[in-house]
Amino acid sequence: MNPFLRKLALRANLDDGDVAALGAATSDVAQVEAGRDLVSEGVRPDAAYVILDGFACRYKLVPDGGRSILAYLVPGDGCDLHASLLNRAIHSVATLTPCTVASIPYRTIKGLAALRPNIYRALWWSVLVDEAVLQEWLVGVGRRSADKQVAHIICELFARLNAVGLGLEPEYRLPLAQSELADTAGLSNVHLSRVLADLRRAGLIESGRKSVRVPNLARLQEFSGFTPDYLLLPGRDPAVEALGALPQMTGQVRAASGP
Amino acid sequence: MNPFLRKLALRANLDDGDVAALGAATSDVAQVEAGRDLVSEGVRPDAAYVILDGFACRYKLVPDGGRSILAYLVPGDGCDLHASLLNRAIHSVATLTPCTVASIPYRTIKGLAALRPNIYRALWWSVLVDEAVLQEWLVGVGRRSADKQVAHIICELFARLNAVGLGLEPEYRLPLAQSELADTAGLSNVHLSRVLADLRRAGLIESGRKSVRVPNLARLQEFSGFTPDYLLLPGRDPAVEALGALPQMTGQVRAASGP
DNA sequence: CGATTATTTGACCAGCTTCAAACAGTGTGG
DNA sequence: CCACACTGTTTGAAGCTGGTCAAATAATCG
Repeated sequence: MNPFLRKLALRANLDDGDVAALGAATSDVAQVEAGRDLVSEGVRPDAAYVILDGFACRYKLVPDGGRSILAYLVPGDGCDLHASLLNRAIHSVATLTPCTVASIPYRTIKGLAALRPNIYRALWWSVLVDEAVLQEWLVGVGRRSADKQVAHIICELFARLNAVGLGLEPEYRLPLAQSELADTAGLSNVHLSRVLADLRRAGLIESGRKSVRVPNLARLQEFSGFTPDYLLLPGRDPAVEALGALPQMTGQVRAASGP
Repeated sequence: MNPFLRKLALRANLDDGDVAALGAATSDVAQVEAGRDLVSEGVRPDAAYVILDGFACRYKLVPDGGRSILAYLVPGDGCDLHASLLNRAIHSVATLTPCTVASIPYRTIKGLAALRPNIYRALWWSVLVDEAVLQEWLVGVGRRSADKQVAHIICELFARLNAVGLGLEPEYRLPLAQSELADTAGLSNVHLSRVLADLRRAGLIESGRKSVRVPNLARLQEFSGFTPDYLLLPGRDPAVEALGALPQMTGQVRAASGP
């Protein structure tokens, strides 16, 4: 069971047919080296991608040459499965580490969406989560101090990794470079280095070249004020309705896909 | 034809039945005074709302008492039509001016979505636009100077108003207070006042109490580097696929609603 | 008119950026 | 295996941007 399946299973009950269909859809797998664009802003991608292993990010370049990271993609995350509507990517996606990537032709997504209401629901759910994460980042950049914001981002990544059963063992490490965190938090590399030094001094993290380790996640969460509510994770999260009540906007699709 | 219809018509071809159904759905109209919450974070709303006249915003309160504005809602915009999945609002929505608001019970939305594929598609499209706008704001807060960022936000609002045929006549005025722009841009009220003074001195805007006027939109766009690409407006925007190609993820829904 | 809300202005300071240089790992070719 | 280049991180110094505090001004409302 790959991380993509595990992620979708958080949002909807997948039956054997769903699992088989998703397994087939993600069977076209490739290794991609670190630092490669999977999708380039302005270009029409020919397929959607799902990260099965490694880290990637969505980003935009700004006129002065800077980069703004809009989201991290961890194993299980897809890039723009829903954006098949668009003619042209409105942001780029790049690998941050070597990645195992499955590519899924748009027509396969279309087929899954039409025939597999559970999958369909889970995909749209993940769009809502993406939006909630963006909102939280916007709050962070605007209103949190640099150290708390960086800590918050790190906590969020661990919460998301945890949700797909990754990232916690053996040593709570993220393979992120400082320049990546800087482009996420809207800080300069130099200042981000100082912020990490402060967090290190406070014993909240350990960091090295392209690596951030969290010896005590609970302490970092407390420091940053992180709560996982907005990630809409099931079970632990009171915002999420019981799964049985989900089909609201898709009732007719379910009926249509019946025998 | 109300602004909600006009907005949805940007995304999909609405037939007579669609228009009639939307008209009926938005017939429960109320006047709401300025500064009232339509939706409160943490509370389950009992209906979705559509702004027919006036300005509103989505916001979150942060622990230190500050407010972070996450989106502006202009006539035609709905608040969280898609969020009927959630048990509990993850942000609040408040009116900024007196508003005319239609409330739509969730089951009506469900019905429209199931029976009216054109409407369904248009609603999801607007979710993608919301996400694109959030991304652009995140870039702005992180990487744009205060004056350009504020100018960019103003340009965006005019572009969105323009798309539903509003806001340009008679005098290119927005009813925004400085504290609202400050909470959007992540700036203090004091500094925002100085930023507006700079823009005023440069002849790019005129501003008064709860009012920002733009005498020459093209100049402000040039100053801020604004391009409307990310708003995914049809026609003028090469990112948007021909409407006929839209049904991708909803093909089965269309079939289900047929005769 | 007085009370309230919105905006402006000034003074001072903190946080962050920029520039510049040093430093430390990592990989590469001789 | 070492020398060299390269990338990523650290550190210092100087300066700008924007925050905070405080008070003045202006518009709106009752």
